Amino acid sequence: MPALQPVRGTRDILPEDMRRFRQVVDTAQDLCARYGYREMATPIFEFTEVFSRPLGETSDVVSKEMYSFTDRGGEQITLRPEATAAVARALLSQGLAHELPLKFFCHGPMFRYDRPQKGRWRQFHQINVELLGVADPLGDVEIAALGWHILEELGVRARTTMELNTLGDAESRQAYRSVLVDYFSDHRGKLSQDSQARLTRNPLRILDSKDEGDKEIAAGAPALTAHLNQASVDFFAIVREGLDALGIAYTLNPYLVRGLDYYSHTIFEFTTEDLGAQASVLGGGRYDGLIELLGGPATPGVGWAAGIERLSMLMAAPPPGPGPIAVVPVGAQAQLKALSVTQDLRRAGFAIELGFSGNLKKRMKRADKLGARAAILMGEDELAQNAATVRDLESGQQELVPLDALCERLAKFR
RNA sequence: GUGGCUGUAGCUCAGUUGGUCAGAGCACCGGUUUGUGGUACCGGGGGUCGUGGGUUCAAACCCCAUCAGCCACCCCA
Repeated sequence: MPALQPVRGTRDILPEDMRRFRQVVDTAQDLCARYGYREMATPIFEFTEVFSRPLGETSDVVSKEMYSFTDRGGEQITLRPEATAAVARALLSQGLAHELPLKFFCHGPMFRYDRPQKGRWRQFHQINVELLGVADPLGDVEIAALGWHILEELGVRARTTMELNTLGDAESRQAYRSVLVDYFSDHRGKLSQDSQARLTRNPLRILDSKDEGDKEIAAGAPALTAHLNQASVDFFAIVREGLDALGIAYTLNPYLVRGLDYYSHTIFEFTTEDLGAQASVLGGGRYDGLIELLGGPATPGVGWAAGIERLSMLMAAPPPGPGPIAVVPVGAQAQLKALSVTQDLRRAGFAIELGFSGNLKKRMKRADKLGARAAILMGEDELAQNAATVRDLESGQQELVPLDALCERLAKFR
């Protein structure tokens, strides 16, 4: 252990940050429920195959970003770099392929051995939604609408742009891929180093290159739209009609490509300019071939993932909840009584702070720092009358309240 | 994995060409007020100047390495 510091690319989430984090998850969960997406969870590690097969051996994630290790039993294990493949595996493991369609929501940590940067960590957190067993393009529309809705509810939608594209079905994608490889191979010498590597790994990515030279060459590349078969064209038309009908604005980006092999048809990404190089906030699409790649029956699927940290960075912190009520015993004799009063009030639903030590002054300071709205003072005088002094910390007014009337009198501070 | 910038108290930062340079504000703790918080005043604790080497009579300040952060590439959430 080099020092008392978190492992590179990981971080602690302290209560102040956790409020945003919580807000993202709670909002997503609430809206997902409205759309019929039920929460589930998969383990955070799987057999390496679960990811390497569907994502593609040549994908960046599999070839260089996975946290993999051999466990004590000799199994090849990988900390999940994404959720979709794991959810698909769960579908097969649990025999759920007979209960389609299914709608799932899940959230949790993901792991990728990337170089850390603003908005990019080695352990990060995502919310995910998956719609399984629906081949209809209206499924794509619902999935996108859910993402849009969540961003809207979090107050960040206006800071994003929805980019949309289609890769066509497997047949169209294969055809286009070979045309593209032919075209770029003719210009191989003029391509950037990165793009020359992409030529074999993921030629579609060259279209999305930021290199100026690549951009020029890409501009002359054959367009995907010309190589879509009729079924793919029709499919995409319905997706767009659906989005239009819902008033969901998007920008068609023919160069939008996703890094994972399993995508087909609709792909989309909500991007922002406010997170530096990490533009993508929420991204996904259709993955009709994924389940088959894992050895299951041909099963259509659509879904997306969104980065909780990235969303957190874009949104305003939710307002803090109401402060607690502080119980303040005065003198040793009042300790036990204060303890039991505290417990009674907590059982009655109040948020109560009872300090562990300190004199009256220290306890009052502490109560103030915690944002307490009221203090309940209990000393000899109060004990003698079986009562407590309730002080409103905002107005400074206080009054003697019999213990059995405490709950009633505190109602306004709840 | 590649390139660039940065690294001084919990936080935000000062620190002049290497020679009382280890500081400020905020935060924290205590006191003024031994049954009463927020304000004010007074006082206090806390840093082997990221780490390890080197140069020098002398290094927070120069050199090298390493770790970490940031920015970009790459990739994606």
